[in-house]
Amino acid sequence: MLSKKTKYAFHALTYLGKHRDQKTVLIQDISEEYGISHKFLENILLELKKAGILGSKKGKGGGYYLIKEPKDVALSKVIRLLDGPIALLPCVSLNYYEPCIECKSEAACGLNKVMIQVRDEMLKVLENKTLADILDKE
Amino acid sequence: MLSKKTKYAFHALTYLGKHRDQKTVLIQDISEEYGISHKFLENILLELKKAGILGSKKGKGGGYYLIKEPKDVALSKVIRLLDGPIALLPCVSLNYYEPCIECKSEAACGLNKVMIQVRDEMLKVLENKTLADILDKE
DNA sequence: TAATTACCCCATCTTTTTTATAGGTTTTAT
DNA sequence: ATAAAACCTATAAAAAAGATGGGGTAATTA
Repeated sequence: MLSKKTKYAFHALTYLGKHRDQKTVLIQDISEEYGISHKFLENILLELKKAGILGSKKGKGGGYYLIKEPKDVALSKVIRLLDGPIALLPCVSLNYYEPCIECKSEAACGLNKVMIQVRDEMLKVLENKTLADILDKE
Repeated sequence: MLSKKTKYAFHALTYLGKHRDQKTVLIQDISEEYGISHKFLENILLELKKAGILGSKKGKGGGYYLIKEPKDVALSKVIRLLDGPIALLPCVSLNYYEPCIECKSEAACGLNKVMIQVRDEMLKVLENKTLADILDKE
């Protein structure tokens, strides 16, 4: 399951996507809209900024804004950023690979093979669906 | 990611599948093979038994054995049993549904729609692949 | 200059989940 | 009768997630 952090990130991105007409959006506006702690959300937005998805402006009239087109923000990117691996096993993760400790040989592991398939099916959706798809349906 | 519990369950099932020629297999044999704590594994095997996947026999000469054909043990069943929901959000879980607290309307939630797709793609694999597929590749 | 707002680093605290252990009970073969 | 092995329940320990709070600094607008 996705962590709250990731879910909050999606909420924030959706909110920012909906308010692209205004220059900036305050952290507080988003945190109030969804009942998320201001401080908790601050960290999430900061991570999204560092990842190049959001921009920000300090001072009065400042706030956050989408720096990318919604269609260019793949859901997989957001999940990996906040939650880490999408795969169900570390040994089949593309971005966070780690061998399974108790596994003698990956090549001879039947579970490994199936989980690669699951990963690929998940990625078919998560790599191709974007923030734009979410906004479309709201 | 799958919990260790689930991963251990798959290891145990694989082991039992490989040793179907013998009447029973000791917990200890499996725990030693994969370096899993005996007691921890005990609970896992018990759950698999209660779910009707394994059978057991007490006393000397006792142990566990597969009660189902490997081809009849869907991977989804094992995951749900030990780990709970397969879906990435509670609001799209078929077996463990819960509404999202901060969500005003599920019908108007764009994330919900996409996560239904992800769930269905995952299930396409996990419902159709079975222990037999794992055993094939080992 | 004053007010606003993001940025940053930290520390801590609670809650939940996961992982692991302990100790005793029941069944069964020999 | 004894030993072997599963069965059962409870609890502890560890890790992760979620949340809060302080104390600022830096940039920007008015």
